[in-house]
Amino acid sequence: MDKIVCRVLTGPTASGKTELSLILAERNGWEIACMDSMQVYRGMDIGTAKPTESERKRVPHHLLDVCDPRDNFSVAAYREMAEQLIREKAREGKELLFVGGTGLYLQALMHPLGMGAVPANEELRGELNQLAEQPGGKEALHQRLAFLDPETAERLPLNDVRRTIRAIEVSLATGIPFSQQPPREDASEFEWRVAAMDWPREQLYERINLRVGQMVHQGLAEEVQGLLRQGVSPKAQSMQALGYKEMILYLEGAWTLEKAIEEIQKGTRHYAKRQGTFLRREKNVVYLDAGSETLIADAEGALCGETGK
RNA sequence: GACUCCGUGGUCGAGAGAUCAGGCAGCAGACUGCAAAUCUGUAACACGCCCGUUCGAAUCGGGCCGGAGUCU
Repeated sequence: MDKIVCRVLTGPTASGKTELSLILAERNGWEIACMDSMQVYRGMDIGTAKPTESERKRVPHHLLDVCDPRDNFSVAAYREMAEQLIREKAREGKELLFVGGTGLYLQALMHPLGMGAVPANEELRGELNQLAEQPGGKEALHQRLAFLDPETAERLPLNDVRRTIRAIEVSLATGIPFSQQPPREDASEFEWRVAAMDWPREQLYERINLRVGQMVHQGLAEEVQGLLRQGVSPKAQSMQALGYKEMILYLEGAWTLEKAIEEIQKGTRHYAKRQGTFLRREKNVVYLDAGSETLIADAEGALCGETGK
């Protein structure tokens, strides 16, 4: 049986993915699936540059607004929902285009996580996080990992509390050191074709700066305030998103609007840089010159072209 | 006009005779169920200009330029 083909359009923030995705989907009769860790939250529209109502009318979109901003979403949940969607659409005879810049989500789709079997243990995390807060706590935490898995302990910096905790969590749950866990699988039961938007760094940074300004004009502050009024905690995972955490500081009076804008721009630039670094690990990605006249044709070539089966 | 203070790499900012604090930006990287998150590494080889003191000055002295302030 032939593998189901899954197409992906990725690239850094503000690279023009949404616009291109709509054109591609319309021309080829595809439906769009969001591959963005923040567009999944309801009510976070302006700050995540979520496709608008009218854009969603042009092409059916999936996996948007699937989580309440008061709850925490996760890669694991994403992968499950995405796989279910892929199968469902395949049955209907529809083809999907995944669009988004969250590299980890792409990785989770293409290489089902080797240790997907170990779910988050919130109590343990809370406990260990508390430990890390105390004076000398990081050292203690690190030692705890060194006891369970010296190899990983040596690899992780003392300050990388998050990964240290995860390594402890997995080692404890499976009884096997984190470093001995099965490696990520390369195989996926689907066939993936990935294209990535590519801009010269300077141009991308300009686009980012511009877009952040636009978001603020469109009412980002009001959007954030509305979410807080609905009872979304400023500490919520959703509120750690770029544009949101900074606006919260502005609304609290800690920052001027100007300062908030600058910080969002800076953070977004950093983020774009990290996206590039992360994507580079993925082989078989076709990079598209985003400023090219022939962008649409290039993208179709990358996504539709014959690929060996 | 007199007096005081200040002038450090893209930027903010320590240093007060001989070895370039640090922050930010920039650049590079990591990443296995929080990822728009989290973490790590790093260049420049700079001290307003001129003259001097000194084995040796960004650091001391003099002059000049520029900025801030006090005074008649």
